[in-house]
Amino acid sequence: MGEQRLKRPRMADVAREARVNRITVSRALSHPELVAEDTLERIRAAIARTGYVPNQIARGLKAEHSRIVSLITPPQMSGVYGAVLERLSAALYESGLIVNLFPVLDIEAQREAVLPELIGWKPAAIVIFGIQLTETARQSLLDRHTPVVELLNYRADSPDTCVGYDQAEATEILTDHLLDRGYRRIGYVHSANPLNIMNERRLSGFEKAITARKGTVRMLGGTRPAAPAADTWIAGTEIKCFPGFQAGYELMQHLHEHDRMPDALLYASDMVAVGALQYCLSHGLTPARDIGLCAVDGTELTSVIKPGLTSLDFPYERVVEYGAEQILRHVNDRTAAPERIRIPAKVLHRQTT
Amino acid sequence: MGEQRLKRPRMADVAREARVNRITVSRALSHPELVAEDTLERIRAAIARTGYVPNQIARGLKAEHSRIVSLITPPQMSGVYGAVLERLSAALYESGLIVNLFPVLDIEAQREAVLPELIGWKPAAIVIFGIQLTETARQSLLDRHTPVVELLNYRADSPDTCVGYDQAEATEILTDHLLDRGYRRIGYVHSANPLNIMNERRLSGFEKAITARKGTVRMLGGTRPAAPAADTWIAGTEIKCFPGFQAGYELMQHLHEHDRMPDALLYASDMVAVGALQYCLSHGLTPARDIGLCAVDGTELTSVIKPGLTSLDFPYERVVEYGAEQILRHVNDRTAAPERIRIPAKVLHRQTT
DNA sequence: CTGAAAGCGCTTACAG
DNA sequence: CTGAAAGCGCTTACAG
Repeated sequence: MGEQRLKRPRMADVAREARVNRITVSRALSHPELVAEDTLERIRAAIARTGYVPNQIARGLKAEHSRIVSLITPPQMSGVYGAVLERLSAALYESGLIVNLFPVLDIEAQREAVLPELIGWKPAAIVIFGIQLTETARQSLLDRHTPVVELLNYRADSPDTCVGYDQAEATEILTDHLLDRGYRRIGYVHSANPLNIMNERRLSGFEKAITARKGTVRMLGGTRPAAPAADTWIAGTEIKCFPGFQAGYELMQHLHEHDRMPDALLYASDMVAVGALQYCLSHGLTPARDIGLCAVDGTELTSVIKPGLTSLDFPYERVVEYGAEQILRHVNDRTAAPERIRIPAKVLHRQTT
Repeated sequence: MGEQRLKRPRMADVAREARVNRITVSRALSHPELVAEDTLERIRAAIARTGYVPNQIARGLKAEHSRIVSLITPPQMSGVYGAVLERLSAALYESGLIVNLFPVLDIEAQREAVLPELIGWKPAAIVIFGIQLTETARQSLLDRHTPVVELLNYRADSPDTCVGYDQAEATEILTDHLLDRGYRRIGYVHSANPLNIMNERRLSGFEKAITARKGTVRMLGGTRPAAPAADTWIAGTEIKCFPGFQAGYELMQHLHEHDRMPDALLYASDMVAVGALQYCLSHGLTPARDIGLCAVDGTELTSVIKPGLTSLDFPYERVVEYGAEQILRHVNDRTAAPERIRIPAKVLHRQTT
């Protein structure tokens, strides 16, 4: 009894039950449209009776690709990335695809090394977010006709399928929002990780909004920056900051204690912004009045925190929904052309600006 | 040129380069201790020269198990689970193991169905957290000698390897903390998901602390509970609440508006607690004085929020570190005995109690 | 310590 | 619409 359980039914067992060849069973599973309806019915019944579950490993060996979707994940899974990952893996699982995690550090060499390893799993598709592939990496994927889908970042000139909002536009409309509300010396706080493609585009949107009003954008390195110059009418400053609540708290503390407060701060990360907000609340600074605060990442946290943090209004659910659709489209047709889906975002004005 | 790039080197190519048989190359990779040092050296050089990367799919077909670690993930990846997942996948990746995500819903049937599928990938190990396996599920894994490692939940009587803190003790010491500080009518707020094994143990710790002081524990279903009875000296109430910031906010609102406030609330989830805290701050309720608040999940959020939320002080990093160690131990020796690692936790007293 | 044989469980051409 | 043959790239006994 216990011994028998050790042997899972194989495709041959199903074939015997259904009185067809193993090939036909395989076809019924992979290309049911090529199999006659009554044969299909017999095979389905046999599968149910035997409790057959395909061996995915064997399938992937001969097949052009496995049922694996490789996700190259940036560090920092809690927050937006975690929410997207959770929903994406559930959506793909329903379609019989399994998500594999390939974590990469903020190191170029490691990012290069992950590719051959990843290809060894013959993924049906590759999903990236918060990460930029190197040119050689992209080329080797193209050579294997492995589709790449980028989430959370729309670019009109993307070589791959992408689903997201325009990062440059996001920071531009948020900066315009700050300028419209009268803030003049504005800092843009982000991690400045050069491997995160979003950073560059976000910064460019910030610059665009500032310079459009004849302002100056100054780049200040480090996590202990000086304030934007007070002698220009409009000044934008890039401020680098490690991710996380604590770093946001400490950055604000530094600016406050060294009397280098700008009029407003635009944060790439909601967590860093919330950390800053907590500093303000516990040190007599009134958000909006003493300092404007807003964040690009508009998670649930920004809406439930008091005072509510002004942020981008952006439907993550739809990114996952469309993203999963696109992945399936490419898995079913490896020669499908890339599609670029721009999901509009707008400013959600709350109490911190 | 471009054509050649399409063909990855295979094991046979390395064997030719190193002037050995393919089998020896295979052995050098899987069981290097069985290969002579100089042969090993030649093979290593050949691998470097050819740029060979093993085809993991082919490996898994004949091998007893693949290099996949299957993670059965509960919903809610943002928060603690996301942080653990991120670090675990990075740690395992360094050892050549890839994490596969098997998302399960809070539905028993779906949880049963995932197992055969999961086994189809011949995982080297299975990792669970926040989820309880059914007895038939565990049995079928045992039959295949697939090791199971449970994270974040220590149980002395666990049949599998586990690394975490004692959930019952966690809520017991937090409840004791509340009682010591004078709170008498205490509610325990959690998702009450019957598939999450932690819930049961956490609830038992809460009950134990209450009854130890001659209190009564009453179970109130639903998300709109009545307050604990005021006529008993000590009263504990179980309150069910959906996860997330917003749900915590709304629950507190309900208790407040219907004049059903207990003295203190103990939350399973830090996010729910933070949502409740935000309600208090914006409705004239002073945490600690008007209502004591504390949470089991002691994430960075609880420490950076103002006022700081009393929570469990628990080293997640070590769970991942020990967890990865245990997984590797079982992968290298499938007959290894389960080990139960209890990581102590203590109360981190902040400003909300 | 190293090698010749067989096979893991499927899928992909190719016939019919 | 269905089937006989070959093979995907490795690993596992078994010899020597």
